[in-house]
Amino acid sequence: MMSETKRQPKPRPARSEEERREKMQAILAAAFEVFSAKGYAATRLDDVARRAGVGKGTLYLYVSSKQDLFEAMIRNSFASPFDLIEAAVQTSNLSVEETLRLLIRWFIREVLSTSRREMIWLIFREARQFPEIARFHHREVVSRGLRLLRQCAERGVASGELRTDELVRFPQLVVAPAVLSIIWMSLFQEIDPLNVEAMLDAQIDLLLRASKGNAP
Amino acid sequence: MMSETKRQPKPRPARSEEERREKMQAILAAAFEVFSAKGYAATRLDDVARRAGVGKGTLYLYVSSKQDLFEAMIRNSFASPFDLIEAAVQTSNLSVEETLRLLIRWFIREVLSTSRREMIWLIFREARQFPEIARFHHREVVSRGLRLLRQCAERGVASGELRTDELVRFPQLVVAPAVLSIIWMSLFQEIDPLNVEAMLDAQIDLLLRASKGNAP
Amino acid sequence: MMSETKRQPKPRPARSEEERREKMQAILAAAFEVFSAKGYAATRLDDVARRAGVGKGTLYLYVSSKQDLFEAMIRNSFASPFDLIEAAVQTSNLSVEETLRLLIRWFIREVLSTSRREMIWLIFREARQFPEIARFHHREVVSRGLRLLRQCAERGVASGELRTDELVRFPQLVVAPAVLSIIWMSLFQEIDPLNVEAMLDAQIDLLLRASKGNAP
Amino acid sequence: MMSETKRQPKPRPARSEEERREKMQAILAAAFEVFSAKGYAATRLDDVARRAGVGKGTLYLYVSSKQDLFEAMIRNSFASPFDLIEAAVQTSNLSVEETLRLLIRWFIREVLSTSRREMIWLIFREARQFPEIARFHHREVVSRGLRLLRQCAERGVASGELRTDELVRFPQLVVAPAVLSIIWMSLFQEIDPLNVEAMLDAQIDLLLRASKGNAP
DNA sequence: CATGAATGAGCATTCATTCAT
DNA sequence: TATGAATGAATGCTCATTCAT
Repeated sequence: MMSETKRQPKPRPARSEEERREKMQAILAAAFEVFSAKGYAATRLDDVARRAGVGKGTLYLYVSSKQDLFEAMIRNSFASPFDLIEAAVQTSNLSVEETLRLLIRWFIREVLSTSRREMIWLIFREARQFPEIARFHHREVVSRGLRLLRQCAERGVASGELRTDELVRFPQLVVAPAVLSIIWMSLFQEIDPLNVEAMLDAQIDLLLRASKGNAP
Repeated sequence: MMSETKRQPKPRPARSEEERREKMQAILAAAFEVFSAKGYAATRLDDVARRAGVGKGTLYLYVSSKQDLFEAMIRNSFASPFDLIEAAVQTSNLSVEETLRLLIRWFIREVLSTSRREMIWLIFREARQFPEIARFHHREVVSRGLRLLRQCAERGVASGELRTDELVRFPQLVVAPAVLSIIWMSLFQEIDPLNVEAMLDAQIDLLLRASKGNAP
Repeated sequence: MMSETKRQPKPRPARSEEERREKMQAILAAAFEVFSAKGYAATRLDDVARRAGVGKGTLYLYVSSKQDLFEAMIRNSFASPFDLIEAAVQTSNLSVEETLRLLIRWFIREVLSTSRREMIWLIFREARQFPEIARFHHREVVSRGLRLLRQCAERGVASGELRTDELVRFPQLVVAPAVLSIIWMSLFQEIDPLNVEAMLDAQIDLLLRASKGNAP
Repeated sequence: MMSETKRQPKPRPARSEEERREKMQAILAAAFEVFSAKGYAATRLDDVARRAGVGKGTLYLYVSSKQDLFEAMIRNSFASPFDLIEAAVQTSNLSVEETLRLLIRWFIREVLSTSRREMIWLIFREARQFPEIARFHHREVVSRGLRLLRQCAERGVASGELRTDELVRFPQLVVAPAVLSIIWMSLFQEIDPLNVEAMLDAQIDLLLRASKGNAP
């Protein structure tokens, strides 16, 4: 009658704060991989647990539900690398051109070539079902990045480096090819390879030539 | 005793080819709405059937599985509107500037303002799980659109209207803001409205000024 | 990647209202048996489904959750047999003694010897976790039964058949041995058999002798 | 450099037999509270451990399983208070009436007003799943109590105080209202308060009047 | 042809039990 | 000795798919 049967667990307790943090990171990393590959709804927590090297029940010692795992995983990423580049750009005396070329290198190195690209793509895909995450991402990433670009463009206009205000009004134009490159790499790169770096360089050439009024 | 039971008009079978096509369209339209709102994995065929006004089993008379329904729905869309603009652009004698401004109007009218925007966004989100669809979309939409733009740019270079070749090498730069606007409208428009039309106009101004070598 | 695999169901649809009712009854009967044997928490819906001869998912076409199944099962029972005896007692001109002896026969025949005994015992056991059910049972069974007995006792006092008012004040005293017999049969009958009928008869003898003031 | 770290007083091991007994009592008391509130199946050992102020693993140093905990908890109770009243009744020269009135006071004071009422109710609820416990309870409580009452009744008959033998044949009739009062207090007291003491007094009045043959 | 009741594999979540610390 | 992190079997519930009507 009793429905509680015998089990034979093989536990590996993580007592210290350090171990706990490490295990949490392992879980979040595994979650990222699976969510990223399958999307939220098609992800099975079984897979996440196995990939993190923990038991299924262990997940629930660190997060309270699948949704919580997803959100924790999202929140766990980003921010820090952004902080660095933000400070670097805002405190330096670089020209607009120097700044944009710097940002492109940073973007390619720190976003496109890393799992952050996957993360952004994951956020884009799931943001509709998780308005909370859409807001979070907009606040922490989108609007922060655009503000940075706008400030940069404003400095360029003030200094006379830029003679038109399109980039002040629509800093989105600067990031549009970067966004496209994220999508391209996630979906089409294998079918139809694109030299993203060359494309981004060409875009900067175009934008600056147009804004600065140089002859081509 | 008179039996007055009227034969209940059972949902009359749609025997004719015409009716069959209509029902298939209703199913695909319903599928689009639900898949679009929830994503593939979270969509329940129950919802699709109800929205299409048919029984759940009926779906299987038209498609063989959920995946098949999804693919049929994708294939069913697109193509036609593209045909028109493609022909218009290729056979006309419009300048590059005129062509781009025409395409922007067309994009805003025929894509951004319609369910096609949702469709593209849906394809983007699910393409990873459906490589077939990624390939189909790339072949029928992406590469077709880029070829169109490249041809246009090549004509511009040949005619001397464009003095640089960035747009020939990377026609993606032309569509990048359009792609960004699709994403923006799907995710951020409510949080942070963006005047897409003005942005796209500003981009054309920039691209042309840079490419044509005009002073700003 | 797609997690929806192939299944091989063997359905037996129940289209008519009649069949539907029958299946609902089968489910409620199976639920009664299992809940009664194991208690609410230890009952597995799997068992209920198997015993009802339906698939696990089928349960959810008839009830919305385990708790709902439990409550539906409770509500489905009782009432009707009570109606009969209630009417019989209230409209007749029986003496108190005749009424009590009638009720004992009825109780033994319709409650103690049937699954209703199990049902009452189940309700007693689970009422604590389901205050709703405790209230329902009190309203529909307990207070109804006590009211009936009190009316009977009042008539007896009015007619002079009863010379004391204990049974008017505490009709519970009449049912107490019946309640005890339900418990006894559920828990101890196998260990220590009790002749319930003789006990109930002896109780009536005692009560009436005491109330009527007859010499023993 | 002076290291001022005081050795954290780890929850000191309870080595002595005394401490061990105390901890066992704490665990059993906690178990009683939770089992009593939720029933066996719905009780989580987590709750028991927390309420007992020990770790979850510690439980298994005192009992071998959930079922064992339950049985130990049951066995731990009862017996002692019964001993007293048993001796008091058997060795005294009280009349039947005096004995019954004494027992009622004792029952109200020592059972109905204490956690023993909950314990009995818990045993009733779970006895079906634990035949062992049903047997134990019957042997230690039920049959002991009934034997006491029967002896008392036999003495009454022998002495001429009682002129009928119903209470000898069915001592259950004496305890039936007490049993009912346990159930009533557990399930209906809040919905429909019952003056248990008055009811039990009324019952004794009835029983004695009927058995002794007094006029009402 | 059309339906929707029935099915059961699949999945998120819980919890008794173990064991490294 | 005591702890509580870890485990994974178990369970409530969902939903793609089938098929009797």
